[in-house]
Amino acid sequence: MSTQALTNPAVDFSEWYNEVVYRADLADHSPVRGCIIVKPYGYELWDNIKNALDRRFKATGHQNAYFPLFIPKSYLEREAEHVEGFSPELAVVTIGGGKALEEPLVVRPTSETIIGEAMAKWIQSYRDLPLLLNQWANVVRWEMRTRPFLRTTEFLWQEGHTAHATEEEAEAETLQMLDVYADMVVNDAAIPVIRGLKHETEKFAGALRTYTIEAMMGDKRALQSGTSHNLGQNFAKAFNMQYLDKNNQLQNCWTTSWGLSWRVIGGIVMAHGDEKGLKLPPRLAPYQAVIVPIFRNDDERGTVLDAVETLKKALLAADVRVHVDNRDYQPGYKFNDWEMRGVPVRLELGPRDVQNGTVVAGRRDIPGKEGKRFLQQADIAAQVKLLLEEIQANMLAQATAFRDANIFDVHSYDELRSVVEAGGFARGWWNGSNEDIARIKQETSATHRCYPLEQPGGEGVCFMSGKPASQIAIFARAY
RNA sequence: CGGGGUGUGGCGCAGCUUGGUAGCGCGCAGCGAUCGGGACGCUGAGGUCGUGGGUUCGAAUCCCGCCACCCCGACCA
Repeated sequence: MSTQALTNPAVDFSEWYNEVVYRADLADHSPVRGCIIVKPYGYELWDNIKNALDRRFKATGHQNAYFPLFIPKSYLEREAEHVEGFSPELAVVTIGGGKALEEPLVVRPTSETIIGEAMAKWIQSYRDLPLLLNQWANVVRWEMRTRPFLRTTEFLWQEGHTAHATEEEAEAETLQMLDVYADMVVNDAAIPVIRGLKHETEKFAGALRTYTIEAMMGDKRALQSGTSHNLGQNFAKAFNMQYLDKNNQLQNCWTTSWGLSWRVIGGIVMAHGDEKGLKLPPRLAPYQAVIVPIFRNDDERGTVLDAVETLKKALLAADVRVHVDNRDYQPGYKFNDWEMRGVPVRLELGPRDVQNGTVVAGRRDIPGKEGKRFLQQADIAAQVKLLLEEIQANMLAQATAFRDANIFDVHSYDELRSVVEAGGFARGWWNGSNEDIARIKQETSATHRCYPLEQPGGEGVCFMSGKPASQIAIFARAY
């Protein structure tokens, strides 16, 4: 519940972020280090994200399944790069039922191995391909420093796992799912993203290559918001995922995996939030509209609440997620509270509105009086739906304008330094070494975010090494 | 793991130097008033002072140990 002033994001962004997460009622602290409790309001938001993705997965031919939380330790070890990447952050169960286990069980940090093992059993023939699975699950990664939603020890996500007959199909799948992520994040979360290829030093442990969607937060840092991996035949070979082709030849499968987590909730907070708190995109908001009744006495109370009830029914009938705030607080308190919680549209209905057949609509994306206007009660559903679409579009437009204003082309290391120092994405021709990347990280704390899929074409000069370069890359400080 | 800091009602803190058995703000409950931008008044509930030991007639306060958490340096959806 909100009380008074929120830390100004311009002054202390990370403190502001924490306050918003807790005061907007998304989450609470948990007794377990690095873990959070997701409260109903936050979970509803996750549910909406989940549904937005799930229907896209189904539309692209995927099916959901569920695999065990525990993975035999030896499975992780079958793919060399994979173990190396994940072993520092594993939680391992060594005792079960009071007895030491013969083989320790890893609490899944991701499920390539145990799903790979199963897929190997299920795939015999080219007729069994492609195999397109997805799992909604919790995973555990023992991180050193955690932040609510952005990096927690346990987190919720989905992980897609697919097997294909050819490298081309696997690559097409990897890119298709990247597009699915981009579509959801851009169109539902209203956050613009840059689709890109991860540098080899940043790719998933065990993958051939990793694609990413990178978003810019309100403090101009980057947030990797979803990743899609072409795993090549690495896991297929480690788990004997083989099939007989049409010529009766035994072939290794080509696999992919792709994941998006509740980190996106953190992205929504940080990409849209402001000094009043959370600002939710209408398509994902648990409540798209909240009605605040206003009255001074029992007489007014009766007529106002009648009108409110009518309004609510009309909106529900039009599939608007609406909530009536009947709490015994003053209206002003409620206005601030719902602004903190990011509700896109606030409807205020008082005695004067009952008289006039009107209702005051305030939009979260436009602060203060400017965002308020009168609507007619008679046609409320259509008007609110229109307003929600406007808000959705406006939020994306604002976030896009902000991002584009903070991407800078750099031609030298000095330029990169000053961009990173001032805040923003540095974009430039890149053909540097891994040592160069390490040095940039060391000296500026910026990392190679990706090679954007959209390239200018042609050739340039690497801003770091001075060597000829055929690709531009983006560097930024990231979460 | 190295450095710095903090543990006192749900939250944020004061009290500790100079021991005498706990207080403030917010929140919470009841009543009243109020209600178109967080007003208010009265009454009230709620605390083994992180934990174990020691000193003392007496410890939130002094001493020793431990634990937890936070911030800063080496990993990441």
